[in-house]
Amino acid sequence: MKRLSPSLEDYLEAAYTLGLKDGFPRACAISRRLKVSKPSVNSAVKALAARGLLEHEKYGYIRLSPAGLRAGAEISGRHLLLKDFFIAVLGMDGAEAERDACRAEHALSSGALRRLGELAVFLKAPPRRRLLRAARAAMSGKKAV
Amino acid sequence: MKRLSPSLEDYLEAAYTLGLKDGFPRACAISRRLKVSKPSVNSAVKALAARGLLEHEKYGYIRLSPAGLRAGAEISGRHLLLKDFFIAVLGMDGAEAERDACRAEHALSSGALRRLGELAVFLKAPPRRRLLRAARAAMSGKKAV
DNA sequence: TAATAAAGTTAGTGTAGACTAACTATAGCA
DNA sequence: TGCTATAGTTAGTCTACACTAACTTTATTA
Repeated sequence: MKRLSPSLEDYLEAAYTLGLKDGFPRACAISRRLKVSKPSVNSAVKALAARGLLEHEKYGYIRLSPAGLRAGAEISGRHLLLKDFFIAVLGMDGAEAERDACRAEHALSSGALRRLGELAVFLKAPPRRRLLRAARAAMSGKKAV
Repeated sequence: MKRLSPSLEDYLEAAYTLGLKDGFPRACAISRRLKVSKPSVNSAVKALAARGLLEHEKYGYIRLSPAGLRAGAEISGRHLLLKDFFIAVLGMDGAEAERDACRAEHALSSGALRRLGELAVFLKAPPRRRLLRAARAAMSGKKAV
């Protein structure tokens, strides 16, 4: 499967998160959320359908396929991880964090994201436990991020 | 001044860093560094010249303007900051860090980058000083990142 | 059930940014 | 001084991804 463009990732992510809320994502809801025109949604949906990430009957439902659900969850997860990092670790405000997460979610490798998540967990842990964990990591020879 | 696209930022950054090394950046050096064709460089250079970021006489020199130097230094700084963060804080290897920095440098706000840099400084400081600094920050009422 | 509002589609346009092919200019050297 | 390699340019093409205008379908409701 060829890598999705940032733009298609945005559409798929929107479809996924809207689907979680309302059962089935509507094209016009995606249009409103991403602030793009309906024809833009239409062609993006076609492109996603062509890759087997969703099904789309004319004038009808948009339904994410299993692969689409997986990919959507993955992208949405990246977004949430980054937003949490920006707020909880960097102390950014919600709107700023949201904006940066939207853009950075397409730019970072999975390795960087994983490490970022681990760093957030480490820094958010209460001092005692943090120390304990670092000590244990040191003992086991694992690098304590 | 309208915001540069990621693509134009890449060209300007390349021109800036090549200029640091060789005096004046050559178009074909940019072409090699970014692995794009010469015509791509040519049109990007025109676009940057149109914004007053560099001067470009036909078949001749590319010379960054003061504004171009400033912008180039800023972009290059973002890149270095991110790469350092990825290596020194996240423990990524050089090549991976380089790749991620290339892409993330266009995505993060200046606020996020500043905080990321401060976090790196904080985490890299030796424990004693780190503690001291946190304590002082606490005493002065400033948030200790 | 017919009118209307909302949703979705089609067709056509524009811009950014990449490419190749083919040309022109400049520089280095025999 | 002229040949050749390298650098730079022009013209034309392609893809992605936005848009508007105008149309069709579906849903709502008087």
